[in-house]
Amino acid sequence: FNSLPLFNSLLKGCAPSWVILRSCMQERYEPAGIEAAAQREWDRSGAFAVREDPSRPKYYCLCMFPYPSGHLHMGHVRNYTIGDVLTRFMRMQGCNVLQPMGWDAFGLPAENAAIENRVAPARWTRDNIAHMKRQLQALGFAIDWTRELATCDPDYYRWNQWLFLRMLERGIAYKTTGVVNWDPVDQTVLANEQVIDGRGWRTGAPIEKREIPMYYLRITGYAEELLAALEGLDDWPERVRVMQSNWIGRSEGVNLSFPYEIDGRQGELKVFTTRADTIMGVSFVAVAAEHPLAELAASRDATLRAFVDECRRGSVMEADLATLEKKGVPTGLFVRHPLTGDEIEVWVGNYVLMAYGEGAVMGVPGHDERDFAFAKKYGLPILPVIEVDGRPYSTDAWQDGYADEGRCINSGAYDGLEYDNAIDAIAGDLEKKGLGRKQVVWRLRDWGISRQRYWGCPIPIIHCPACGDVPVPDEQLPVRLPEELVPDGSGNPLAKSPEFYECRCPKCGADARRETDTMDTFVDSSWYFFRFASAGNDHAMVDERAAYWLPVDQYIGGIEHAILHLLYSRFWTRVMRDCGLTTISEPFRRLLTQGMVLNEIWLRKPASGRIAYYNPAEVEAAGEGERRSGVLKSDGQPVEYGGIGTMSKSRRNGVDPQELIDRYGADTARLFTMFAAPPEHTLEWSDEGVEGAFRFMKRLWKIVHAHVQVGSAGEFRLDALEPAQRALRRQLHQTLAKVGDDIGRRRTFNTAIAAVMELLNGIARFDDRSAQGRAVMQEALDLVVLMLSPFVPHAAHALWQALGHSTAVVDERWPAVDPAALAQDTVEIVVQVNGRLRGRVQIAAGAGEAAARAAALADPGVAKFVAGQTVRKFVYVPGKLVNVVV
RNA sequence: GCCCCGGUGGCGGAACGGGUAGACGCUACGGACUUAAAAUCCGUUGGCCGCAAGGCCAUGCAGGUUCGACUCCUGCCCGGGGCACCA
Repeated sequence: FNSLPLFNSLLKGCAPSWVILRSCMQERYEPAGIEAAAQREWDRSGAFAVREDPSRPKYYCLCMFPYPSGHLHMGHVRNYTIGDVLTRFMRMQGCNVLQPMGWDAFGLPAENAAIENRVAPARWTRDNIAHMKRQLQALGFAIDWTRELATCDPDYYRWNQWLFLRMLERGIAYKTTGVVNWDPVDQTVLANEQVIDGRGWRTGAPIEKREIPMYYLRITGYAEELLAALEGLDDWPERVRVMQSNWIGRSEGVNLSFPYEIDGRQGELKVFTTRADTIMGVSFVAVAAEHPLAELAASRDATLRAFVDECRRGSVMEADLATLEKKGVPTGLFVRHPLTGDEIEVWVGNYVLMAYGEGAVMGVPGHDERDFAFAKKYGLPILPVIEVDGRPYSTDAWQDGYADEGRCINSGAYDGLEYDNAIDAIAGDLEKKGLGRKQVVWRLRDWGISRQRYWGCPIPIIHCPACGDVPVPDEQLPVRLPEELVPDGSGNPLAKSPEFYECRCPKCGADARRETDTMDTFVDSSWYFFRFASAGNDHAMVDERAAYWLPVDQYIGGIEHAILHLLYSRFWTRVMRDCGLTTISEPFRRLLTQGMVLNEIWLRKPASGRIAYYNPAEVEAAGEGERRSGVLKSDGQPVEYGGIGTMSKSRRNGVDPQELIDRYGADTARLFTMFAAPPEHTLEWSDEGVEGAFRFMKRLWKIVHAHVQVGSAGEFRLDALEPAQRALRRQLHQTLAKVGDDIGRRRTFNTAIAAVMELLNGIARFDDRSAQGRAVMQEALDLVVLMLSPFVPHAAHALWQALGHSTAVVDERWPAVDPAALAQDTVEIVVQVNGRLRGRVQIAAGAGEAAARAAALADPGVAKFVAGQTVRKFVYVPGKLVNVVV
């Protein structure tokens, strides 16, 4: 060993053994020291701070930024490790890679924490950010922290306000009324999450619906484009495109009117239908409880009044409405069929949505399952008007196929017409009468962004008694959110804070009231990826740096964001485009939707008040499936099993990655997370298996240590390799090709790691101390360290140096596959008889069918099954398999 | 309820364009080393039949297409995500 460090350490009073360990590669794998040293090195060299550089291909790798809940959970670790592996891999491919990080810092949990702990949301949020940032740094992610942002910073949210004002100018933002959940006890608006079984989560009071003024963004104006552009998103998962497409929900149909005369006043009841071909089968129309006709009828009928009021209670959630028992009450009002003039009764139906279409539907019991059930329940006529392939129809019970397209019957002039022709004819006749025409409608609704909450971005509007709603002038932006308020659960603190809402009208100077609603937090997350590329600009929302980095080349985040966040971001980007802020339309070129990390849910439901959740680590559990049960460790009392669900703060079923890092180090945590499942799969958490990843790290360390102990290795001579040496090199380069493909194309990190594990098993068996053998070994270990460096960068950093390299592994290029190493003389092919595996034979690489056939039939295991039978067919898949059909 | 996805050994998963089902890892069991334990190393590990050679069954369930199906088609069951104010 080196005697100088020994001397120095003796001077400082350290034990000599310490010196021996430090003066060469440590024998033991001790991640804590290794990881701290690598991170110090990256910090010192500023390895991950990047600048625009037109000379290199750029690569913008982005993970969905976290909500600063307080602690990292395994979903974060999974998400950011995927991003980091790709960041480091693309860097090794020679790209200029940007991987930024920020905080989705506004939102409800901060207000809940404030209510619980009497601490201001700003303080709580910033403390959480500081803590989570340390946790992220401990995981060694290659993040450019110089671009960090938090959406609660006025420097950020002022641009929400600025663009909102541009949208107002362009008519994209507008004001109208919207329905919210109202807690009558707390006198406050509740989020859907805060409504449990129709009651307020804190008060237990039955929730009412309330209509209040709100600001909306006209996303429907972009519906056509948002739908059409899905076609071009080739590198998005198919399922996400399908979900978005269904969400936007274009349907072509007919808008038609049922004329009426009520109390001597003429009117038209409008409905939309995609099945105008069934119009002769209409036996009732149903309207939503909020529909003007329902209101009119309720004003003179107590039963109806009670029913309409009942419909107006309960939650506003579509899932609740859709699972409701379908109920209806007749209004006693009649409208006229637009073609026949027959009288048709108007019903109020609790299943009709005011927000979709016209808030009214025509009831065709013969060909709509829901209408059928409704007609059966209330004794309304069921008229079959479509015949499919001559199939019989019975009104006794609904049958599959009744809703299929077919040929009109019992439809007068339309009899015999097929679906398309029938609709054309009917729409034509309706148009002649001025009672309808073909129309495209969208399921997509405009985006309501007003929230009656404190911890969000203020909407920059001033309400003046004289001038009305006046936009805050640009030079007065940002409208700053006061940061010291502490909500108490009743109403919005901003609305109780005169310091905030008292102001002067920018137009006339009179006393006025500032808008106290804040924006939906989805606004904040709809454009943050632009801001990372324009960090620090005080004068503009985005600048020319964004033009260099955008669009995001790879976006990674949870599948739970497949619709809302991704759709809002696509919309917002187009608005920015139309305002001249960018030239791109699609913000995310390639999307990876990471599966959720699930864990068990344990809870107690008290007789009243909110449900209490318990972390699985606090529960002693037993049994499987239906019989799963548990008791709380702290009090020994039973807790209810709530099944498997996403790890979430509200359900308290997260796993703390810190424990993992403290015990095994960041590299093991990263390696295990990537190895446990393919990134798109949901992952049911289990502590088992982490140990295996750690074992692999120790094994790798030990093998490199044993190799470098012997001294440096030379170069091998390709033409003088022994068969075992050639075999190892073949496996090495096959693995290299596979790992590059698995990471770069397939994004299957689990199989990449499995391949390296298999290779390391081969390396461990390779016991060759010759100069040639050691040279092959050196190549193998060099490549293994390079291949693993995106996954376990800290250990790779140390091992690369131990293998004798003076460069930092983080600056190395991804190695090239040596084609010479892959060459093979013979290949093994599988022989099937009648599709069943009966043997394997070696044949020359590139052999023809005749040679394969001869070899296959000569195999004794095969011959046994062919003997005495006629070969009817022979299938040959070159290089892979033959199938003898007898 | 509607839209989307998934279901393979005791467990996580592999099989990439229809071509060897179970790679890799975990668990369990057996063995080596040790006074002992831990760690490490070696071996076995889908089910059934068989002394063995080997054979049969098997990818949620029921069918279908094909020389050949985890993979494609039809119907069903179960689990997960989303449903517009959790993020």
